[in-house]
This record gives sequence, structure tokens and C-alpha cells, in this order.
Amino acid sequence: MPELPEVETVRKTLKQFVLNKTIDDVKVYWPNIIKKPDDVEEFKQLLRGQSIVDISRRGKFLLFQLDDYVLISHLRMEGKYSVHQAIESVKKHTHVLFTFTDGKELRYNDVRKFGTMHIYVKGEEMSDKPLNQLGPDPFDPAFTLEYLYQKFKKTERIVKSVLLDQTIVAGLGNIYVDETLFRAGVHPLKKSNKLTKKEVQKIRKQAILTLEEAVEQGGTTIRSYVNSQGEMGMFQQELFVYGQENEPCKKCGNAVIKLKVGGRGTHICPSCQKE
DNA sequence: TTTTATGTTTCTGG
DNA sequence: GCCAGAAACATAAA
Repeated sequence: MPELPEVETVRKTLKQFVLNKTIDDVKVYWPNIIKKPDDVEEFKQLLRGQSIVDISRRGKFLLFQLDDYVLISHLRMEGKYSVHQAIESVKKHTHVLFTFTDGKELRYNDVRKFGTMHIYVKGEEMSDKPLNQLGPDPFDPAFTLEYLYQKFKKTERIVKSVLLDQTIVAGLGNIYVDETLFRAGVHPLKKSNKLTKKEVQKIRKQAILTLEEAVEQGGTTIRSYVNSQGEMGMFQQELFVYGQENEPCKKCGNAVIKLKVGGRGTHICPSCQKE
């Protein structure tokens, strides 16, 4: 579900609720979510007594900064965090539950159980997976025109696949790639190494702008996304093509169409985005 | 009832 | 190295 703007919104809302709380205990109802350490009992043991010092974000990953460790959480398609009183009943899709010393609970809910969690000793998280292969965030000064142009230049892959590739740039997913390519006027099937520098500059600029606007709007809610306060995003009102199949293009009036690109549903305006 | 699609990522076979 | 397809799962819509 969540791409960079949704994860950023979760980060901000969640931080208000759990900052400076101390973990008393942890329950894990679906162990497959825990990827590191291998042993779930060790996962729990590492967290006991740790306080949440900060929550940061890298690409689509949330980073719970603890006293001695970093808990890296990826929401994949349906992951959500919510804060409860211990007395509230635990839902069917709650798979990890953190109890705080003040009696409140942080619950990780994930209908499809695709989410992941890793724990690293603070300072070691960037040199191993899942964070070590990530490209720059779009907001990172390292995400320059020259950087992106060089990456595009050396691959025959279609541009949509490259933008979805988190080792190139971290944070774009299916919605924002479609929106970025529409705004840049580039067809998703175009080979990356065929793009002119001007087109690459447009893609870069629109990627950054689109994500910035989406963060301001609290993300995009198409079907199930809500932040940690249970609030929906508002950016769906600003979408040009994603989910707009058969609707008139907001720029030219022609019908938006949906195709399959790299196995993903892909929305374009065929007259604004020529192949 | 059955099939298809879903905001993600990773693995396998060709 | 790249692509297609499947897999990890559950659910709502067609």
C-alpha cells in the first residue's frame, strides 16, 4: 500500500503517540514478519527496556530509533500502526504488539502479512539489508539530474521499471510513478537509455514535486490506507491518471487508459504520453 | 462460485 | 542482466 508520502505521514502521526515511551514487552502472532534476528524470542528480548528516541524514514522504510537499536519496519501492501489502551480487544490482523510501561500498546496490523521487521545495533543498519541497497530518496541532494541521467543511460530497461527500482531512487511506487510520468509527458514503456536529458530533468522535477505535494496532503487513500490516527490521505483528489481509467484526461480531455507494464497496472493518457 | 486485482518486494526459470 | 511469472497472504469487486 504505502509509498513515500504515506510512510512519511505514518511517521509523523505515529511519532506524536509513541515518542519517549519505553517498551515493556512484545508479542508476535505471525513470526514470518520478523526477519532479523532469526529467533523471535531474541527479537523480543532485544526490545525489552528500550525507549523510542525518534522515528525516521528512509524510502518506504520506517526506522524506530531506540536507545541501543534501530527497528526497521516495512509496511509492504497493507501494514498499519495504531496505538491502543491495553484493554481494547486485539484485532484479527494484529500480528505484532508492543506493550509500553505506561500501559499503552503499539500494534502492527497487516491484512496480507507481507510486512517485514529487522533489528540492528544502532549505526550498523545502513551497511546491511534491507537498507544497504537503497538509492537516494527523491528529496536527497544526491538525487541530482546528473545522477539520474547516468543511471538511465546505462540500461535498456523501460523507464517505469527503473523508477520502481528502489536501488535507483527510494520511495516511488505504482501510484507516484504513473503520476510522475504523466506530469513529465513520458510514456512508461520508453527505454531509459533513449530518454533525452530534458526528459530526465522533467521526470526528476515532477517526481520531487508530486511527492512533496502528496506529503502535504497526507498521502493518497485509494482503498485502505490510513495514517496512525486512522485518518485518510487527501492526495487522491489530485491524481491525474492513477485510477482514472476511462475518465477524461485533465490536461487534454482524451480518455485515460489502463495497461499492464512490467506486471503492474499502469495508467496513461495516450495523447499526452507518446511512446 | 470463480476469477481478478491490489499502494511491495523477492525469488525462480528461461 | 533482464523479463515474466509466481510467491508471500487476504479481501473486495467483477
